[in-house]
Amino acid sequence: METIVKSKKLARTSARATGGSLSSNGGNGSRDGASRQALDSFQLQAISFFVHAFAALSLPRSIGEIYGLLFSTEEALSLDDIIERLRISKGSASEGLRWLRSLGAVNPVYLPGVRKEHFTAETSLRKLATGYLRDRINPHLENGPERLRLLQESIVEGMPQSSFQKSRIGQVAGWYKFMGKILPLVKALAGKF
Amino acid sequence: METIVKSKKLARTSARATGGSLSSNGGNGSRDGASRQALDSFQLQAISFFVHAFAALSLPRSIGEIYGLLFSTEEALSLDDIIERLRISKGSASEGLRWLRSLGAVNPVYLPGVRKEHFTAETSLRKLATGYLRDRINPHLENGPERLRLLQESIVEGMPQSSFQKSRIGQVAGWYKFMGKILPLVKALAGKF
DNA sequence: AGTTTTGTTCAATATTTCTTGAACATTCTG
DNA sequence: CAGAATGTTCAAGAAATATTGAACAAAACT
Repeated sequence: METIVKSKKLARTSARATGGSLSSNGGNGSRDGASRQALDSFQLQAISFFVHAFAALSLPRSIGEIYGLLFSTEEALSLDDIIERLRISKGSASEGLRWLRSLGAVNPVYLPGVRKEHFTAETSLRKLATGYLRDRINPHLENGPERLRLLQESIVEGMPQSSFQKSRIGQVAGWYKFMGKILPLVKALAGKF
Repeated sequence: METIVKSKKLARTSARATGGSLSSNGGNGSRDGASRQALDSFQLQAISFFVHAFAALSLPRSIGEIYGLLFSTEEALSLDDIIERLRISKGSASEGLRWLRSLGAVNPVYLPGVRKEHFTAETSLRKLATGYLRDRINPHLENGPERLRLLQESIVEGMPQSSFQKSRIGQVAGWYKFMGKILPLVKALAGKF
């Protein structure tokens, strides 16, 4: 791992700004036709910030990169703008953008006479929190009752351990109640920021 | 040697209960010497439940399995008990248990005259929530101020976009404030369940 | 002391997840 | 309508993550 590995891997790695290095693309000057639209230092720093933050939620790097870019850019950007600035593939950009859109973390912007769809970052904490909870937490809570029922039905009455098992069911039921209380609270508080 | 390795892999795969099938191990009857200690239906269901729940947090299956087993078993279990019942490797069991212990999701139980360490599941929502937040959320929040500073310092004064950039910094600062408010609230509410 | 029991670590391997790139579908424009 | 522009999908490859198994360390017994 420490020693120099395969040249291919090295090239790719160096292009993706390993860890917190954030080299301001000194290497690939204007010779390379694709390297117009360099990112400024604020954008680089913001992208690093969001890649890190999204990683805390086990979300892919590309999603953090896209959100970070939009967050740090005043103008709305198109799919091609994103591809060009982040040097990621069309596929990644399209799927990442789809994910962010479904969450509501990204807003389409109407630009008269422009065909490409353009986006800006949504920064309202309420919207971000609501979207995240809706897409990533609620789905798991929704089949809670069903799962609880399966657990209950798996208890064989009359066994010595069935009383213990029932107390466990009670615990799980309590956890669901907790979730039912805390989520609205989170949303409400998020609305104040 | 090749053949042995292959059959081993096959056995492993079939033992891991693909998807939600949860076959009550009808196939491997008592012929197979290693299959004493079969899991009862409540345990199977509970393990499935926690594997699913932990997966929602992008945590490895083995951790969900271990917690699910302990949660559904009244007696304290040793490392070897876990290995035997879940048919996972010593390495997985040891590391999974270490993770659960560091979170406080598992309690060591003292048994006089018994050398092996034994564990039961911690089910107090307050302890579980506190441990999870401490181990997985706080570390990210702690270098928040540092990250915010880096972001601020990356702004070049006098550029046309610097005013926009400052407003973005304000947003991020607000998010951190939100986290500072909501986490104690979560802990407090968790204490009531 | 030596031996056995218990648990940890880590290199190798297996598995899962992400990314790419090219084919495809769709919508716009002339 | 044909061609161009735009965006989506998905198979193949690359990277990241989890699991195994065996070697190792530590502690407890005799």
